[in-house]
Amino acid sequence: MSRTIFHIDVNSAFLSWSAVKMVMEGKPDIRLVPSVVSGDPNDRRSIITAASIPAKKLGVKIAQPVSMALRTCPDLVIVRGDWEWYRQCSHGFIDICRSYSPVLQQFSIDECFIDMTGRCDGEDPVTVATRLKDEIKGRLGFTVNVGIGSNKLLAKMASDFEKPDKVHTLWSGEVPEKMWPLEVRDLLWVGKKTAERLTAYGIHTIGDLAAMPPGRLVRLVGPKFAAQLHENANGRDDSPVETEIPEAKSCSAERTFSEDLTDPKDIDRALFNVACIVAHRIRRDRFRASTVSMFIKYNDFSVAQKQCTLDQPTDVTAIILNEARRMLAEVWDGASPLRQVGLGVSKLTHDFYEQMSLFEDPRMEYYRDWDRKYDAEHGSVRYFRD
DNA sequence: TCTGGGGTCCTAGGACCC
DNA sequence: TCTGGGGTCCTAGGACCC
Repeated sequence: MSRTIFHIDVNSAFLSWSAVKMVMEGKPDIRLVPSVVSGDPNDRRSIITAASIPAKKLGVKIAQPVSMALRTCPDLVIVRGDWEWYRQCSHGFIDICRSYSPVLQQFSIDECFIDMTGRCDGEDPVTVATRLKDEIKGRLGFTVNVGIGSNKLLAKMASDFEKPDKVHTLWSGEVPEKMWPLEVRDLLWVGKKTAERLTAYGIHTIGDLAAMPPGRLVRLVGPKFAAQLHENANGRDDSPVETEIPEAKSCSAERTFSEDLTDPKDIDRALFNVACIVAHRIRRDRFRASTVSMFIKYNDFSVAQKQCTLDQPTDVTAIILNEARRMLAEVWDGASPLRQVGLGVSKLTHDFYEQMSLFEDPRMEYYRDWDRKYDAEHGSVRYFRD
């Protein structure tokens, strides 16, 4: 049974969305000039989050340090991200997509798949996709690319063809002509490391990969990934458009310092801050966690991490923080400069069955009270997957 | 130039149990 | 005394995505 899947991808999402707001305020359209969205441009560790097409043409790259981008492009217009506005733009765009098909899977804040099988009413899917793209542009003021394919993989690959404001198809029959000539790095799930490994083995294009017997790939990338790469390079993907939003499996927060830190007091303060954030988020989402992990990044970018399993799931900041402190003491020598500290929780459950222990820490009531006050002060910050 | 923040999944090795 | 497998859980590390 052949399917018709659309993948809708907002062009330079954060930059476009900031541009829409600025245009509404009577400011110039930053999409037309070299511009970027980034963190604090005065922080030397800020990186580029989104770039306009003119900026990209000058060599500005996503995830590049701002200082580096300024060197290649001194007139770069830099704007700060506005997350609340981005959330509104995302909702607006998802709602329009959903009106074309309720079988919608949000892939990220600025991307979704819709299953259009049997929903084009005899029209050419390209006509329908063009109408969808133009409706988003007309009503919301920003452009999208729509990729059309026989499955999610092909639709996603198609939306990445020429940008912006375009509709492309990549049907199964078009794979040899449109996908096989592309570099292997362009295939979804082939990142930098895998691409290096494959090219070292003489596999340069997606076509090369498609022709490679999967057995020969196992040694390079392991059995599971080998099978998947072989299927994907041949344009096959039977994964459905998932309408259910999956439950979170982990929650983490990390802080990169503007200067590397060595003072244990500073590190502990950072650990305290991320513990408060993580614990607050899981309480907000009614989770408890059974595993706590702590990670640090040294100034040479090497990382160390440690995790532990708790006797009982918890959402108490003090318990999470104490485990993290204990693990920090085990991995950090207390003197090496650190660039980042992070904390995560996983093995999340909604299990609120209270295991009453005769040995419950008498300080627990105090901890819970502290958390309630923290939550009241910090409100319920909503995030994108809400 | 000097590299953010937040996720998911997979693999490998060791412990432990039957 | 020495020998086997299989299954599950845990930890560490690495890859990918936006």
